[in-house]
Amino acid sequence: MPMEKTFNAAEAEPRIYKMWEEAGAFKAGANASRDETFCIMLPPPNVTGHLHVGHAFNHTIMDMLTRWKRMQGYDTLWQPGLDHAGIATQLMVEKDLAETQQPKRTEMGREKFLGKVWEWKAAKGGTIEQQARRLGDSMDWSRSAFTMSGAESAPATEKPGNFHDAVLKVFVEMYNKGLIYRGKRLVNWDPHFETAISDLEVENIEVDGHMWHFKYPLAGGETYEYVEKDEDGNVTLRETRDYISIATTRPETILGDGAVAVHKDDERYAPIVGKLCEIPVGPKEHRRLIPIITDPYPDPDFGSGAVKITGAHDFNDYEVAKRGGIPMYNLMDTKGAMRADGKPYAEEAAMAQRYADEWLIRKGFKEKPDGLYIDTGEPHEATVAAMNLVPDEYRGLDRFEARKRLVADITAEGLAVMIPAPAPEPGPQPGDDTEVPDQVRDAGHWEPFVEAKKIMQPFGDRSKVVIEPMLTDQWFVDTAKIVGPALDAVKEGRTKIMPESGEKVYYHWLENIEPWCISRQLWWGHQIPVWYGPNADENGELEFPDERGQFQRPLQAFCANTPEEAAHQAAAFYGVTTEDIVPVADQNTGWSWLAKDDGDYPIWRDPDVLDTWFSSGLWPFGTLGWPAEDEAMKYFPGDVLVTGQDILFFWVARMMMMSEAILGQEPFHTVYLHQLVRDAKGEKMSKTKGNVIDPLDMIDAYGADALRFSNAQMAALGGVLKISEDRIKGYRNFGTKLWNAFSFADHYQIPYPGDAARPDATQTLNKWIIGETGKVRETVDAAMEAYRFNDAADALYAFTWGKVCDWYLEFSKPILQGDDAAAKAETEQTLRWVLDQCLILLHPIMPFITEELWQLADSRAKMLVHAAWPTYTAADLVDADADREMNWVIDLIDNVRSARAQVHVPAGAKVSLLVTGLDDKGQSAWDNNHVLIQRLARIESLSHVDAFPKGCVTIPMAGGTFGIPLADLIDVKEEIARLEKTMQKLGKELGGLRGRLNNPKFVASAPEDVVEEAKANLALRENEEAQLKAAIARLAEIG
RNA sequence: GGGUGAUUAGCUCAGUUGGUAGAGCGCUUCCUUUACACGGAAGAUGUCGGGAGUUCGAGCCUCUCAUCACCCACCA
Repeated sequence: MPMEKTFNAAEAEPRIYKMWEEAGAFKAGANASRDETFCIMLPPPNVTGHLHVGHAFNHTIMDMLTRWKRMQGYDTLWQPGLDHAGIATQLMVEKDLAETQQPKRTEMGREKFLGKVWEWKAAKGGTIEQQARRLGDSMDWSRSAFTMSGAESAPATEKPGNFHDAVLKVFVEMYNKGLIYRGKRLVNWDPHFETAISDLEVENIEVDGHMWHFKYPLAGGETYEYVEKDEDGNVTLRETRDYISIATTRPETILGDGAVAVHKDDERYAPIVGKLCEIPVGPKEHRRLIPIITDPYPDPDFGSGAVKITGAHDFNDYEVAKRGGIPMYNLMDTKGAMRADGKPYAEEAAMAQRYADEWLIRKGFKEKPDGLYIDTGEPHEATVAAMNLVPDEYRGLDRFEARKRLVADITAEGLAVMIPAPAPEPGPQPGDDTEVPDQVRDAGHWEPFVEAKKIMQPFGDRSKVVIEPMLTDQWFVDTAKIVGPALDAVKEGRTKIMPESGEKVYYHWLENIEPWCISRQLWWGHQIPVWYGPNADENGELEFPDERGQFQRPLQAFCANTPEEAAHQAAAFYGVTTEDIVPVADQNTGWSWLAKDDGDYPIWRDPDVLDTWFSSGLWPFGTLGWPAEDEAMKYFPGDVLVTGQDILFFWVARMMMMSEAILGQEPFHTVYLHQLVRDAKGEKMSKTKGNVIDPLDMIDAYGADALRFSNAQMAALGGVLKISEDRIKGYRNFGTKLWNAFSFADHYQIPYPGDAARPDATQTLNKWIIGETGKVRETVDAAMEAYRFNDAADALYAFTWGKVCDWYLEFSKPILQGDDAAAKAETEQTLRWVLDQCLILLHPIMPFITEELWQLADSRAKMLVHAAWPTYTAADLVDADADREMNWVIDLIDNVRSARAQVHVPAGAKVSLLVTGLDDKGQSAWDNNHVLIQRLARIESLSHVDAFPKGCVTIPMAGGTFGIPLADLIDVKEEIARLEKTMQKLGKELGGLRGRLNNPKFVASAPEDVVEEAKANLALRENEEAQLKAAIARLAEIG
């Protein structure tokens, strides 16, 4: 049955994939013939995810490696799975609820909502796993893992798994070792998702902002001499001020100011350090007074040199506040609106001022009042945090709206710093038109000092809203304690990051690592395995919450793998039996239990869940059954991690830290980092730009193999990845070329698979191609081992197309059509063998078309996916004589073709060929291969002559000069021009070679083989030159 | 502000211890020759971003300048 004209990818790929999958071809250990394992962990895509070009690239690399190792007989595992992706998934389900008119998340409650998420996951999640099959990914799907498997909320219909166990066990272990702690700290808060996020999830983007300058009046109307000096100490400004000037980009935070800080060496403010100033906003009668303190943080050269300190809403201020014990007032709710809870402003402000006054007195900012004075003591930080210092008129406003109102109100009150307004749009001015006209200044055109300014603003990487620093209780991994081994693993070379530049980036981040905030105020995720209970004092008396529901003493935490265990711990702590420990749904119901005081001890679970990356960090062993005893743990540590550079910190560094901390081993020996996949112009793909390339469209149009080959080909280490449809198309054509090579064999009715063994070739032609195959196998393996996939792809392309198809198949025609049965048989066998090698070597890159061609054979012992990868070397297979001879033949054909084309000999016309001075080697090369040469160069006959006749095209070759007599057909001038052009090129080369060899220093200092090579080269070129010169001289005679 | 990478043919990019530049696409000309027009044959195209240095020799090493990209960073 004749072959189809081309490979029908659309029809064949699903069929072939199904065959592989049904045969269990990708299962862990399939085709293993040795004990060594090879394991790659797929970076788990979001359960909500769809396949994009980045995945397609990534997967191609991993699949190439896995298929390659599997064919080599390794015990391979490519471990697939999905990430539960806390924020993204929760968001998607919430959207879905809204679209389908279902109750909101908060309305249905936690348990029911989680049920919805699981339902959603079962119905719509994991699309990407189906899409990945279209790429040909050879993952062991039966092992597909999920980072939320085994969670309490998981329905029975879910595939079983124990990833949740791993997460809890790790948390508990790290908690017990003191590597995880809880604390009230300033964290990045996402007002859209209403959760804390980690530093890494924040993108700092430069936006157009403003800096406002306001006056903070000194308490009691005090004044001071404000003096500015230039560098030389000359006074440039001297005035009496009753205020201190403050610059801010975030006026709404003024409400939470706890102090104003200046540098201790800033002479301008020396007179007022230690004095109090007034917050310039809010009801006049309740303006809080805050101290002017010194701190190293303010830069005297920036702004006014004085900084307002809002400890609860700015990371710098937070540090200053911590240093100075300055109260931090929380101003916003979880949505980023000004708080509307608590008591009326008057009461709150009064209370804050009372605490503040005591603090001021304690610190010596204020005189102790006469008479009896009782210090009520430091308020608990929770009490401070609970106070709402937002004046009533701003309560409930969005932070940006509040900003506008505050600016307007402060300005209206005359507390904005004023500057002369710039000139109105220049009407015609006499003289200088850049100067602000005096009459404008004099007329009192002043305006508030607001600088338009580029500011770096933090945005949530998913929500795209402005991140608010917020003072909240969160869980942290004490990364400083576990970072050491992860650093050492790379420094000591146990894990290698490729490209190497990644290592520097890795060091820099890890060496400056911040605590990792791992709690998220979400529902979809691993709920933190910590239960709280009221703390007891020395007498075992339980503490009651205060009127605001705050506990003055830290809560008692019980960290355990199960609620039972937690209850057990609690019982031991309170000195009661576990029956007395009563789990309650939340803290609020806990209070009521407390209030009853009936001998029960309530404990309630932390409602927060863990950062998704906390669980992803356990991926290298959580997928292998850990913490259960599982045979699959033999695949740990894995081998290579292939992932995008962008998640080096998010994921790679965390896996390194967690694997080292929990198992004491690095999770892989190599990290292959790649860049973002961009469009052909190098731009990021985005829906708004409309330049998104969907890999599935590419597969539909050109087949998965073409896309994969394109991916492999652009995988230069560290390179920019630009995907281009033209390229993919080109590799589809390459597939067709390969297809047609088999069609060729089919055409000549060569038995398939025939004798698959490599023949012991006698024909030069066959020896040569066998040697070339040996070379390419070595090149491909070396490239693969070095992760230079582009080199592997290029080598195979050049071999298959440039050597096998362009030359070998052409050369084989005369033999295949000839009468020499022995030569024919040998050539048939060689051809089959070589084509088989092409399939084997190309399989990791182009699995579908190669498997299809492989199985066109009548019978195969194994599928190609399990065929044995060859180990022959160039040294084994290259026959130097055959190599030289065939290259000479190719050279001659090339030269004749070139000469013919240039003097316009019709392509179809056969010409006779002359030769002079042919040496023995040349003669035997001709004798052995004249049939091929005559056929491919369209030559009628060869005649030996002493001298070329007039009008002859000259072809200089090693070992003889060939010529094509064209008598009158030849345009002498044109031929001279052609030869001279060749001479010119040759002249350049000769110049270089002679220059080097004539330089005694070169001969003295260059390595011997380089010198030898240059000499040999020179001799060859000189010979060629002589031939050309003679030819030109001959032509000149007739010309 | 710190860091990393890039700059090579019209385009997109390779170029692994320094030995005198390559691929694909595109372009030009010819060819419907019995595997293949998703093809064959031939061809054109580069002072390797600028400058300096080291070296017998530099696309590659050093310095410097320029442009671009990305990452990190708290300047109110």
